[in-house]
Amino acid sequence: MTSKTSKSVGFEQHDHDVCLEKAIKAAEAYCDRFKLQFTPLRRKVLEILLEEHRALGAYAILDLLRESGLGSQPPVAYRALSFLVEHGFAHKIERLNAFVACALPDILHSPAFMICRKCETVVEAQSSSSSFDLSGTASATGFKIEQTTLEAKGVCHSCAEMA
Amino acid sequence: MTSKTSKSVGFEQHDHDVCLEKAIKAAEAYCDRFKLQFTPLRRKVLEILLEEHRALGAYAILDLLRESGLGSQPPVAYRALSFLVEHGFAHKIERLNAFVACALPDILHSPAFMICRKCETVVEAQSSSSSFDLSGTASATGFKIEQTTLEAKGVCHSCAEMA
DNA sequence: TCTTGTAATGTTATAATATATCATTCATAT
DNA sequence: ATATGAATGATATATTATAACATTACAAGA
Repeated sequence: MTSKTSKSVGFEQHDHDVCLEKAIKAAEAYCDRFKLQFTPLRRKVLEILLEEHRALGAYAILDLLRESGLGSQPPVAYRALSFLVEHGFAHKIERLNAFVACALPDILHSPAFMICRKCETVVEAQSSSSSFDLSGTASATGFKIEQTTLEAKGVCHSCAEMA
Repeated sequence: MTSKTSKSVGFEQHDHDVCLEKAIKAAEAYCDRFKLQFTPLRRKVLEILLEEHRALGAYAILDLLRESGLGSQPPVAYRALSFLVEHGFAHKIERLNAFVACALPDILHSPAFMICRKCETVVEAQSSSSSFDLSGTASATGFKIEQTTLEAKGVCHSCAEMA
């Protein structure tokens, strides 16, 4: 590894600068393509989320926004977050009432998460929507799934080892 | 059908009195077996949840509790709910910050839900925990899943037909 | 029976999360 | 340049949830 900064994500180290920059570039390109406004505020919120690889509450994000002089009232954070979530740059973790940057920005996916209750790390996993066929109940009853939430709480490998 | 009252659950009619009574009896028996206190308050909250086959917020439940003269402050409702959730008599729907009675009280299960965004009906489906193997990510990384949240938002058959 | 420990409930206050509303600014396209 | 809609600023408030401490109920042992 030749990174300046490296953080553990899940259990692996990675070049965080590269990871952050790549995600920002991807978002930029996507917004360009679909004529969305990737404003300084929205960019900053995404950067904040990318900086940590864990879920941040809206008010924690708001505090960080304040520090950088970009907005200070709840709606500012919530609007930016809902933009990011709507376009797949971030996800909401319902169990935590918190938000994470998308870890799979290139791939069309329904997100799925593993949340370590010890270190609070949130790891995004790929999930096919078919993995959520609910034992056939959905198709059997004619329910039309539009969006799924899959969140697993547990203990990650490194936390398990410590104990 | 020979029921006095019948409500639609998902898309099917069912004998609601029987269903309610059966669930209460099951909870009673379970509490008996494990020396848990199925107090009037807890019973009432479970009855409230069983009465509706949809998710109720804690404050909606609290209003109904108040009407029946059993407690009137938030902690009262939240405590009863956390007891019911802890022992599997009810579940929390994270996406809605709301609670539903368990529809599969006899079966050990990780709950999964289909939530109609039009009629707000919540249908519980059986889900094997293996359906949440997250494309192998969990096992690959050594993450130990303890609890899963599976919630699908969409449109139920009857609401889809109306449109 | 007493008393003592524990669980449940009552009560007050407040924390944490989220949105409605209206004013203002900014970007863009004609 | 100017009209239009999108984004942000700002104030207020709604909604969801818990902390902390007091009181009551109840079962088990002295």
